[in-house]
Amino acid sequence: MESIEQILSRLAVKAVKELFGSDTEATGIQFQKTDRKFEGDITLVVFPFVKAAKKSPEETGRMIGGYLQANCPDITAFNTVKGFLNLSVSDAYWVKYLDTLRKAGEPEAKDTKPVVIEYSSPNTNKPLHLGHIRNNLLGWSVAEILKANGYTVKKVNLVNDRGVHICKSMLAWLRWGNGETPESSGLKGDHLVGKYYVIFSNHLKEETDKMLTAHPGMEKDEAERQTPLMQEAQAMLKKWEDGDEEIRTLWRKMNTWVYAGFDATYAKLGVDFDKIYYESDTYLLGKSMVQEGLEKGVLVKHEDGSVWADLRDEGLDEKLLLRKDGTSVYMTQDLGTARLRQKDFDAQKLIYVVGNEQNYHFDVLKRVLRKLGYAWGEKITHLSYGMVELPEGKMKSREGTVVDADDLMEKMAETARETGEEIRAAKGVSILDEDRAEMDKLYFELGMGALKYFILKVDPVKNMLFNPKESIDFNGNTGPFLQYTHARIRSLLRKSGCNPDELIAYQTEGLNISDKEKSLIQNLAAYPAVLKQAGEQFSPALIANYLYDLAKDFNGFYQDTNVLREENEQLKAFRLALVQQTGVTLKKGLHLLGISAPEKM
RNA sequence: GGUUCCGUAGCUCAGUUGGAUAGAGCAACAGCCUUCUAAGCUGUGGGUCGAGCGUUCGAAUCGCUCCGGAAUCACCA
Repeated sequence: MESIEQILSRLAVKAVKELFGSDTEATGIQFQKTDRKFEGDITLVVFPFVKAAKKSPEETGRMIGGYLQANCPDITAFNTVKGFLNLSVSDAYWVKYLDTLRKAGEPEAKDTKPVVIEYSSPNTNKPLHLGHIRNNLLGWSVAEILKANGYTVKKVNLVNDRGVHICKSMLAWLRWGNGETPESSGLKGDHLVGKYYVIFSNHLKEETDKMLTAHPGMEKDEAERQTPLMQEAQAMLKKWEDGDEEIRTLWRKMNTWVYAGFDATYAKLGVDFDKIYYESDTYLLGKSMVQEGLEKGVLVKHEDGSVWADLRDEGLDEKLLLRKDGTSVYMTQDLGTARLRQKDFDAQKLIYVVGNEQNYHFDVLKRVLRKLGYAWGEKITHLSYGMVELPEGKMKSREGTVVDADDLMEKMAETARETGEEIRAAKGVSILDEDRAEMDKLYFELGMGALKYFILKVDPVKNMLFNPKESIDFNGNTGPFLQYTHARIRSLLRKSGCNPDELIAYQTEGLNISDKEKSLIQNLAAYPAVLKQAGEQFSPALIANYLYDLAKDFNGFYQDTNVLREENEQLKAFRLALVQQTGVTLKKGLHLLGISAPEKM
């Protein structure tokens, strides 16, 4: 069934041609949902035709409106305000349209090369924090949105399991750890290793201060580099790269602890991966690429032996690719990983979900790949997102202001429980012992719903603010509001006596429906367009804000319509179908955000 | 200093390829639970869309110039 917009676009082109003798494209006809304040369902903007009509905007609108009404039986009335032609569409159209919406299938799978999306990319020296949460939620959600748009998607993680930062934790553990393990300490593995990273940092600071008092006037960075502790960490990294067995064994042991910790956090967050890359497996490939580049003469070697990409003629600087001691840097590893990934998947697009602090890094990465002659480097898209800030500014591990991912998730579930129990107490509902486990699950899902929605509803490019003291809300424009609306819809369907999962049949003729119902149908119809746009812009925020509008619109409808008590059986069936379709759309959308859609709450 | 991004109500955020009197939530105030879930609904107050200039029938949206904030320009990752 053609949508009313399609029909009217076609007719409007003819109208403009016949009335004013001017040619237009159907795509040039703009429609919008009629503003609540005016009479009508959809609005045609007539300003573009005023010139050709040589009439006032109102008169132009009236003429087009008259033409449309005469030629389209579904237009029952129209009015013009300034250059806006408000059209009323027949009840019959909306009633039928909902029916086609419900029966519409999913977008067809595109038979193309996969889209590879990297997200999370943790370092193995400390546990995940709030910034990682934004990253993980974004990456997972964008992957699901792309899938829903018909793409084949591969989710990958790149673990930064090597580098001087890991050596710092290892060193501190050797020196001050007394053989502590996750089992002996009761700490999650990633937290345990993170603890030693902090211990290292504290000792490093002490030594740096000492160095500075001993050598007044020395640069702080230089002082830090010269501390015995830092020298040792660097030496350890060199040993690691040389394959020293003792170091490698310790490294494997501590990484195993960390992975167990990460897995638990990922499971709680509800994110997963199709493939995990480790930098320890790819940095050598990166080094060999640099070697090739050197042989081809596109990279340069300095006198001290370090290797660089010279990007000065492109308006950038020189970029280090290998240190003078021959060890690799971040960029070197990323070159290798990118190449390996391209080989593994032959992707049509390589998406990297990485914070905007690394915009420059990805700019350089693409340029270096180009320099090295890898055409597929152009497929790389950096999905850059803004920082999560605290009221006092950026999170700083040294100042202990980092919001830990595990702590935050636990706190969310607790707050959900407190809120829920308050509500239940107010309603006088008691919880039976046998419901206890179910309630635990629900409160966890609501806590996560609140957290996920809070983060995903914000446009990814923007920095966002998180205030731990005013913990995330459960009322208003929130995840739990959407979850609540879904639960209420499902409950309503169950109580109506119909199978909530079976398509409710209704007669498509002879029903009178309200403006709220028409508005709701229009909102539901917009879902595919929103989904498409969210896929193009990599923006779960579009889905989130759409769902809120939808749920709010539904609540308005639900509030003043006694669906279950309607006496006209056919009208009741139609309304239930509308309720059902809202529930289906809500659930689909919530899934894209990784938010559960509870049956009851 | 160079480059990139951001600036909308007291606070947190929406605002579609440029369209009507710029919208939500939180916070404040006033109503609505003997009837389908009140984590809800309805209403009130709250705005120089950072500033200015330009393009346009029409600008929060596009362009230019400023102002403010952030990130980055590391032999860290």
